[in-house]
Amino acid sequence: MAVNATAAALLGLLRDGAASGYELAQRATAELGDFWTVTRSQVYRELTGLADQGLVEVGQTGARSRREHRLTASGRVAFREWLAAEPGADVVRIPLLLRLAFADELDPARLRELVSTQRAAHAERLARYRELEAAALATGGTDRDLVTLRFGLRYEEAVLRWFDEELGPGGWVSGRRG
Amino acid sequence: MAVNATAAALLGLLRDGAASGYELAQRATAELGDFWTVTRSQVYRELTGLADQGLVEVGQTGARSRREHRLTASGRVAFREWLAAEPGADVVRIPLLLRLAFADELDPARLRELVSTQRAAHAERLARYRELEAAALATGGTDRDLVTLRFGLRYEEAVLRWFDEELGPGGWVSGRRG
DNA sequence: CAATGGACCGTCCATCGTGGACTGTCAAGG
DNA sequence: CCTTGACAGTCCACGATGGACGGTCCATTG
Repeated sequence: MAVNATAAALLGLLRDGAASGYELAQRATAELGDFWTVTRSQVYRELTGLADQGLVEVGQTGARSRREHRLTASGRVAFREWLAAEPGADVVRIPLLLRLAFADELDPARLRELVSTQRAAHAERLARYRELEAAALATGGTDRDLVTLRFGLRYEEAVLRWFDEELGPGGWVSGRRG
Repeated sequence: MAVNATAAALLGLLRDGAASGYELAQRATAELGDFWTVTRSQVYRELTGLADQGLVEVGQTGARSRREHRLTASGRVAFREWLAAEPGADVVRIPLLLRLAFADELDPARLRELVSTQRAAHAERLARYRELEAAALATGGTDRDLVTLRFGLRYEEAVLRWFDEELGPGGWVSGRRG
């Protein structure tokens, strides 16, 4: 019973208790959000497949068409199988870099604008992560709980450093050098 | 004439001269590869759309079914428009983090294995980037040419630091804590 | 009390992205 | 001459994204 990463993630989330598709989409956003996005459409499609394979059990339709999904025994097995499988490669797509690669044809003022907007977005994210880290530490979070968050922290720190070194004052975006 | 990022990238690549779809796919891999992947299927699909909109001109079919694509005047305009538009958000998908988020159900030995394999892959990438940087500097590359490469460098450096701080000896993957 | 806005729940669709299988053509070298 | 491999394009299945849409239930507030 091989499942793809997104389906496996749903199985993983279902360990915390049965849930509707809607609820699973929310859990996914809350718990995986920044390093593994899952859309609502995605959730329902995968859930259908998982049900077909008997990896989740679907309950009766309740109020507001709610259908509760429960992890089955074979679902748990499939989840563990996936967990031990080799993870795929990272996917990183940076629209700003694409523009920078072609920036020779872009008005310098507009370029500076784009850069500063993007930088601000990253700064905001970093601030958010720092708050989350502080909150987690305050409530006794372990390193184990913080690994993924720390990845985000390191990432945003690195990106900001890159902005300042390459695109900041003295960098080619603000003039002077070639 | 609004175009998506991938189509725009093709227009950008076509500034370097007319090309077949095959050739464009190669240019894309060589010049954008690591921060904006474009597959062959993608290239042909987008090229069809661009031709329909008159943004590229398709020449006669030559040897080996080769069809040369040329950037048109309106194609150039569309490219500039896209260039000045607001870039979308970064997409970052890290399969390893997904596993770490669920790692409580994974055999610790297997976990260490996964982590070390992934770390090695990143180390290799970093080494490659460093070589590219040295080569670029040696042949008189400007900061402008290096911006995107430097992004990759900062990224890989940060990721490796993260590996060593969070998952290395003393981190929860190798035992002791958490 | 009524109504109304907002959370909840699911469906559908268009478009984009990825990778592999497949067919065929031409050129170069053994 | 003939085989290998780069060149060139097609097709398909699947995964991912985001928006539009339809409906239901509940709490607040007018």
